Amino acid sequence: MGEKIRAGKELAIMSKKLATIIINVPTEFHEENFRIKEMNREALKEVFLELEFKALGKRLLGEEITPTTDDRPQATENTQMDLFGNVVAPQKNKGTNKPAGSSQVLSSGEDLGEVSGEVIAAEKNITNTPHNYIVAQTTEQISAIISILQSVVAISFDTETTSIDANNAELVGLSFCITPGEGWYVPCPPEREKTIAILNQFKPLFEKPGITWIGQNIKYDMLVLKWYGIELKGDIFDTLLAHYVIEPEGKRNMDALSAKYLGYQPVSITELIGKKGKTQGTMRDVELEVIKDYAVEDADVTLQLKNVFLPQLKEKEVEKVFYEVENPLVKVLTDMECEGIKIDEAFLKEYSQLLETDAKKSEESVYEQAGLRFNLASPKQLGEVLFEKMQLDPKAKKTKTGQYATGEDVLAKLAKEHKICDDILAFRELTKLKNTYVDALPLLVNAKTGRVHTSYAQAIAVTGRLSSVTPNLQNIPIRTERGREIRKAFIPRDENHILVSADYSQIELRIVAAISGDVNMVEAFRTGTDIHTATAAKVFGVEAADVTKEMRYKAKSVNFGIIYGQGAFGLAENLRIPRSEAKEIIDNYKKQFPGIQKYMDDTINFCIENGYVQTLMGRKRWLRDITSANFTVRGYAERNAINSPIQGAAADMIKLAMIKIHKAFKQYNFKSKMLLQVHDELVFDARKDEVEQIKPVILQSMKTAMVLPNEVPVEAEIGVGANWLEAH
DNA sequence: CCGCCCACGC
DNA sequence: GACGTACGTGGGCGGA
Repeated sequence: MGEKIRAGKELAIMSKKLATIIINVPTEFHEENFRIKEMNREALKEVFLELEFKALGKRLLGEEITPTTDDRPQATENTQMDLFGNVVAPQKNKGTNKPAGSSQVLSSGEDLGEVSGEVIAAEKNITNTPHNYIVAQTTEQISAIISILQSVVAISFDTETTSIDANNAELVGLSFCITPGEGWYVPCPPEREKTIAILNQFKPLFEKPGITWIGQNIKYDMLVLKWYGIELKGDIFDTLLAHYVIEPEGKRNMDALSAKYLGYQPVSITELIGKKGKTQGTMRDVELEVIKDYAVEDADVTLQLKNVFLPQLKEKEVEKVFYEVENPLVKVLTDMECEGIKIDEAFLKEYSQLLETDAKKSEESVYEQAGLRFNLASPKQLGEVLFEKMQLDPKAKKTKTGQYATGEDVLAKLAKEHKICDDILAFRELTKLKNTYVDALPLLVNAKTGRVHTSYAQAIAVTGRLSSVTPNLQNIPIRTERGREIRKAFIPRDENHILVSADYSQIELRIVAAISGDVNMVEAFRTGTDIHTATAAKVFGVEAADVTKEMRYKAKSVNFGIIYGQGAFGLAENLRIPRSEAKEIIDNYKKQFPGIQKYMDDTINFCIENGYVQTLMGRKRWLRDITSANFTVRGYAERNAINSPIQGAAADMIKLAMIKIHKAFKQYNFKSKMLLQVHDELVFDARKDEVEQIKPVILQSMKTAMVLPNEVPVEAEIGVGANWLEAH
């Protein structure tokens, strides 16, 4: 990950979570760097040839990675650790690498230690650890390492680039590692044609089937290569994703993983290019011998991490979700991110002005009613105006920092008596739309493609969902009239294409029905009745035909509350009804759907016994707080225990569908492209002449991706349109 | 620079 | 009486 340099622009827009991935620890350089630097080319070649010989010798001795027909790397890979016995000492894990079932995995405290930085001071680093990192620069040198790499079935691989944004990154170098402690660095010059010439030399290797490419967040490297016309055709093993399924809540940046699992502190990227921020330099300017150590070390660490994670995948019983879901999804996401989606910039520009005008009107109206001007965008100032100067509510609540709470729910309650609140809410909505979407999206249009390329984070959300950044295309407005308009700006690539959107219908509730087996809920889905109406009929004791809008609305709210583990208080707040009425509704619900209550009890008990909950695909979430004596802490864990298998199973299902669709599109040679995933929805840029062919493929793939227990049917709907709003 | 408040999605 | 709905990303403010 270290190669993903922060350029000033990206810095501002990257999420805080991703920012933590770039944390680095200072280190020193070993004198060996300088020894190699002094060497002339001939001497270098000698070293290189010697290494080649050793590697080949190793291969001839049969100690290398064993070829396999299974796409899962074999355990024998782990046996190659000490080819250079004196070179590569066995790794110590400082007791952090414990097997499944140890109480350690249940502890979240260890990770807090890492965040605060006082970690696990890894005692090993490049200065005290023997290594053999070699630069391969000439055509002959590159040929030689390629012939070595051609002979193995697993290669740890990393790219160095000029940007953290793969879609704008220039390749600076490639590193390869097949044995812990040694590897090669291939520098790539700034001239694109020269780099392409180098890549062309590697092309047969990259396209060779049967190789497993090991990488840490290899989607990034695959994307970079894709922009140079190179596609990895073999299998992949992403250590980031391995760790994600082994420990979904853990920190995953390479330095943290290396310290924790290898007891080794990698070379700091800040030593190379400075602290993140405006003054940060680029990898392009780092001296060859320096970048070489950093780069090969990354590939080296990645290889060693793979050797640690491989047995853990088995021990923790997360192989299925890793090999069948996360790992194969990488190529799908790479293609989607590379594709991007076109936006109508002229439309947004015009809409921005309209929003600005309307926001101004609301703002002026607020100042007039308040009798003074202030910064309406400041919740602090607003709270003081509303609750001190204007005295709108003597019982005004404060936030934990002592400010007045001025959130949507607070203002909505006051809006009946105080018109000013409506104006404030309007101002908030309009400025939100303008600042977060309408004005921000055009800034992220890629200069080369004229499209916006979101980046999907595959190892962030603890439940197994994807997240989307720069831009986040998973939270484009739809709820309000003026918000919805923004979806009109997402358009097909040209007049020969049209947008297609397919989404699962009530997928999380279907999963609740399926895994709880509640007969009434299962029955509702089997007969295909509207689930909220069916729920209302049961809860309010009427015939389905007699369910009113009001009843359905309330039932819908209850259904959502069930998924999130909501109580009477929350439901009452949500529906703005007395708590007694909310309690009555929930009691009735539990009576009518006894299987749901049982599911919740069983799930919590399972979690108490095993320390984790899991999805149908075996995706796990460890919740040590489930036995906490603290009511609040335990309650939080219990809600997560109930929600995670539901949200996680839905995430598993759509990921499987994406893999299936991606494969089918390739098989049928469709030119249409999958572009976006929004948790239960997939968006496609469809060639008009393919629309009728792809529709059944998409729907069928989504419906059959994961069979639900208890014969609960899975339904999906599909729409077509000139923009995202029309297609949805 | 970072925590907080707020608001958008599923 | 406290506590109170899962998972995310991101803009602007304001204090350090």
